[in-house]
Amino acid sequence: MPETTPFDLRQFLPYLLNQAAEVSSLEFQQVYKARYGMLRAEWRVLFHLGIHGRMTASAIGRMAKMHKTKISRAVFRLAQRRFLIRTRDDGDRRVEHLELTAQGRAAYADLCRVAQDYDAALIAQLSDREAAVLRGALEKLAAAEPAAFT
Amino acid sequence: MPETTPFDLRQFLPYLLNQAAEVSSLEFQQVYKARYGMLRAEWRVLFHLGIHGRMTASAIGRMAKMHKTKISRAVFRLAQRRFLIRTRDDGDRRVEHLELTAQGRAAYADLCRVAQDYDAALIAQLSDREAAVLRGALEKLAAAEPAAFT
DNA sequence: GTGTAATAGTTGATTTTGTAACTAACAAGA
DNA sequence: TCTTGTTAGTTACAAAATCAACTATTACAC
Repeated sequence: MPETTPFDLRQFLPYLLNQAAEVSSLEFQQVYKARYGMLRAEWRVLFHLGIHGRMTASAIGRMAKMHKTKISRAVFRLAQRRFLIRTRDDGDRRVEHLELTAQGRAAYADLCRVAQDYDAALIAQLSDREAAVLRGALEKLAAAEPAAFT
Repeated sequence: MPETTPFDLRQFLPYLLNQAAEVSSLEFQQVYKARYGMLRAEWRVLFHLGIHGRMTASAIGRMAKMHKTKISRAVFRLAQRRFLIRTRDDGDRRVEHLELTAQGRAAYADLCRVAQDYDAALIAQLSDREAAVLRGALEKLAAAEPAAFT
């Protein structure tokens, strides 16, 4: 059996991803926390509604890969603070449509600007080519079904 | 003022990083949880000790960007289960050196093999060039000081 | 020395998350 | 109509993360 190079955790992809995600999330978190008292889950729900308009909790769950209890609680708090309104579907009374209020849209627009600047600051550390490859690779990894590996 | 392209959260780097990190961590978590009953924080401490040998809790904290209470509790549980031993420094009696036991090293070696396979499975979704650029970019982002952006 | 600040690490209280069980509404076949 | 199964969403309880305050020790200026 050939000598294998010893595996180095510092090259381990989940580890690198976590570190980068941690660093890049933490500072942005300050903003929406300070300005709107939002948690990460709430911010994500807000953004999804901002982007896609009216949608249901489970649709957000599928897109954001968030667990439904997380969403349920985030929606509750966002509704409580009048960032969104919930309306029952007439056809199927299990489902609830979520939509941003004017206040929600204002917060979305505000945070969107900040996010854009922050994104630019992050990207500035990379070359254009690196940034493009990075986004593409992340999209692939995020979209992938959990790989059977063992 | 020129028309700006509307910002798309799906391109937002912290968002993509989180998604990819989430997906890629979750499955691997199954392994160390099932085999050794470890939490993520414990696994990370184990790996750092496996790679670097003897080191202190605060050194791990700096490298892994983990909060010291997280580390404190992880170390406690790892010591409790005989994965590591703690020894007080003679020179500075505040600091404590952490080191894996034989059992700890065995667990490390085992999980390292699994990690390697898992890493390979993730990388298989990307081209060689993509993988290399990805790792480089993630290292830069993880190493970066929080950028002032606003 | 003495006082002040800094560092290593722990602990307790509070928040947040995750797991599992639950209600309610629909769907579809016997 | 009466199961049986599925989906949307919530809730209760347990597990974990976070924050602030704490002890113990060292460093350093005076």
